[in-house]
Amino acid sequence: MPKEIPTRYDHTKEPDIYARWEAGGAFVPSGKGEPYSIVIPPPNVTGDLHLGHALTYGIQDTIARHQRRLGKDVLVLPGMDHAAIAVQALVEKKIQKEKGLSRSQIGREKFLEEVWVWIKHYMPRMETSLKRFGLSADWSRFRFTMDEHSKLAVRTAFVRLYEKGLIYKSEFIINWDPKMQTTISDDEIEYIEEATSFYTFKFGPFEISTARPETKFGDKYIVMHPRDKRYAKYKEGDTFECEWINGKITATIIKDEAVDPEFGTGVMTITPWHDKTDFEIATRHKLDKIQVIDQFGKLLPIAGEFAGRKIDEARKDIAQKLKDKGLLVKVDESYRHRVAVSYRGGGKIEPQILPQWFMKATAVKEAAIKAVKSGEIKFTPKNLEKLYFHWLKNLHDWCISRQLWWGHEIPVWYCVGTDKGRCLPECREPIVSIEPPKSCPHCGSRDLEQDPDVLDTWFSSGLWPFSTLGWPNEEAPDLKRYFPTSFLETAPEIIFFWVARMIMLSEALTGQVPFRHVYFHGFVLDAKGEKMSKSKGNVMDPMVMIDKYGSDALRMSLLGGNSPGTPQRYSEQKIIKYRNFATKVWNASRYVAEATANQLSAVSNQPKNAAFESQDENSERSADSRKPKAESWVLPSILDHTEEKFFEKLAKLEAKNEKNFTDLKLSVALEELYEFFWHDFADQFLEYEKTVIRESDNKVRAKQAKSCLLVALKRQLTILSDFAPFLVESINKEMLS
RNA sequence: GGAUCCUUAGCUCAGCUGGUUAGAGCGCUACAUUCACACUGUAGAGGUCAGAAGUUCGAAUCUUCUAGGAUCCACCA
Repeated sequence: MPKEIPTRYDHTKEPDIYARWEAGGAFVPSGKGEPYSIVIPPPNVTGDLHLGHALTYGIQDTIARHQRRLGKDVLVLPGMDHAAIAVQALVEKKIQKEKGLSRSQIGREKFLEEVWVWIKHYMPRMETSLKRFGLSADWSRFRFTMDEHSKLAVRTAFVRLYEKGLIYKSEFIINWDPKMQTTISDDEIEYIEEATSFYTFKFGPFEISTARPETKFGDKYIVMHPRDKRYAKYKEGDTFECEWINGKITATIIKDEAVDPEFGTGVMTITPWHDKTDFEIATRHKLDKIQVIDQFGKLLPIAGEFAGRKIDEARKDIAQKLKDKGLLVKVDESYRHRVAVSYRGGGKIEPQILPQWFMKATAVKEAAIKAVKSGEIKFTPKNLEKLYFHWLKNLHDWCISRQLWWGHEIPVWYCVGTDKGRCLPECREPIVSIEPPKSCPHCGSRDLEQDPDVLDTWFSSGLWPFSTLGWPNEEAPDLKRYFPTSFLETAPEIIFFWVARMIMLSEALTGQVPFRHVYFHGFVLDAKGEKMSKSKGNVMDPMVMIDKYGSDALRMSLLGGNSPGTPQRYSEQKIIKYRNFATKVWNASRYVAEATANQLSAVSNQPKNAAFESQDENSERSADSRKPKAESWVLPSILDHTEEKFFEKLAKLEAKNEKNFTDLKLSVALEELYEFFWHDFADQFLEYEKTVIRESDNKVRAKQAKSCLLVALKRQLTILSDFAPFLVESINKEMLS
């Protein structure tokens, strides 16, 4: 038996294999057969990729390779996301740390240069990672959500939606982050509990409770539930004189069902400018809205002697003043107040009213519900459909503008008109246009200013499945051939941020669904079942694992235990299991290759040190002589009982595998193959044929056994190539071809 | 408060249009060892499928309830 083939699969050659594939154009769509397209979820350019990325791209690539193997015209389109707020926050942190400068100190233009430095640093690293995951993407079609084409798509989408009346500008209560000086979407907020004093004050004939006396300067409405018997004698609109923080005020009675009669005293005053519920009540009843706190979290002149002070530190003094005036009833010190904070920047949210751009939910949500209800889009697992419907039903308008610098500029201009000084009233209307207007259509002034805000990241992400394929050019060949896309793989946690919005925007702009099938993987937890996060220090770097065990081992370990929608506990042990499997496959192949080579060529007089690991031509040639001859590839027409049984079982495995791919049970498909290869093939069938080969004096019988092994191996490797492409490629190249 | 999901061997998980003795990997025990592979092989121990009730000829699988756990959404003046 020649000793030239090493007993271990050498995974360090995986990058070379990828380079060969790429150079050979293996991932460029063939253009022949039924189209099958996957536009990958673009990873945020926030840094290096994590285990969840390895999982999602592993699943996508396994599916893509399978479809390619079935003869389809497969497109895997790669890309990355500019992640407006996330990247801006990271770059701000970086320049603060490195230069001690804040964003406003450095200025918008310079800041964006810093962002591009960041992007150019991380993008190539991330591309390398995706390649090491084995992602069989066509890199010539690579897209970034901030490239020129994406910008055009975003502007076009904005203008078209505006023209359809689906985008509008309105004063609205928004989540303002005084630290980042920006609005934050509801989805980007998390709540923390804070121990705080909970005060009860006299307010005219009523008692009201609050954790935030500093917001109460403008309160002049007192609200109660319309059916609360205790307050039945008060009528909506009744007014009364009332001593309050800075003197006497006139308060008005309001009745609204938003008040919970069970909570506290059952009455409350409202602060519409700084509280969402209060804003809604005030809007319903057409009440005044008064600003008390400025954008930096400081009190305005309405606060009298407290004006200019930070809200948090003024709170106790304000409470003290109310106490001195005899208005304090009691203080509950055990109260835990829920505080909203931005999970990106970490600032405490202070709601404010600001003009913002919105996208209407109502007009598109019916189409989005129908797309899934009708089965035009399928979800795996199916139960997430319920979640999706539930969310859409309660959907409110989406605030799409952000007071950030990094992101898509809003294609809206305003006439400033200082050059001619003859602006008309109409000049105040926004000019919404795909290309920058040269002059104001009303007064002709060339002095125009673009809206300083940028768009929420998810707006451009929502266009991703079609903007990448050439939209808004309806005639783009990729758009015509590959849209709607076939398959979307993502995490269940972004079903609303992203999946639902892609469906809505796609329906609104293209009139089609963006994809046919959505597969949600389960997210990866650590061995203790906790979420992996940088702050906990329990993250596992996929690149380190690939260096240690190989890309295929990592992929199989991630796919192996992952059921859609169900969280998966993960540890290095699982990678070791599949690394061992790779070694097993390697060695079984090694035996088969050598046995079949020996049968037909009496070579093996090669020098013992023939360096098969080196790439020189000698080793290539001697390797060739060892490879099986063509006739060994055909399954013999005569089989004995054991062989017949084995091939029946193999055929069953192949059928089950195909079914599992159809049902998207990748984990089951892989585990069945693992079982079959290791135990049915290597432990039993291979051992059986080995004995036949050794003990049979009939050359024809031995040859039959060898052919059986070769055919069986080849068929299993074909299935395995979806899951372990590098391993199978190495085996094919070094032993079989 | 609303919703979704989970609970199967020591650990991680399969198994679910209900049907022979409930499976795998890791771990554990004993044995084997030049013959593809110790990142190995052979043999084995280990489970009243969270608990209770119901439907059924038959339930890990379907229904209801109970207990424990996870996640998402809303609200908390």
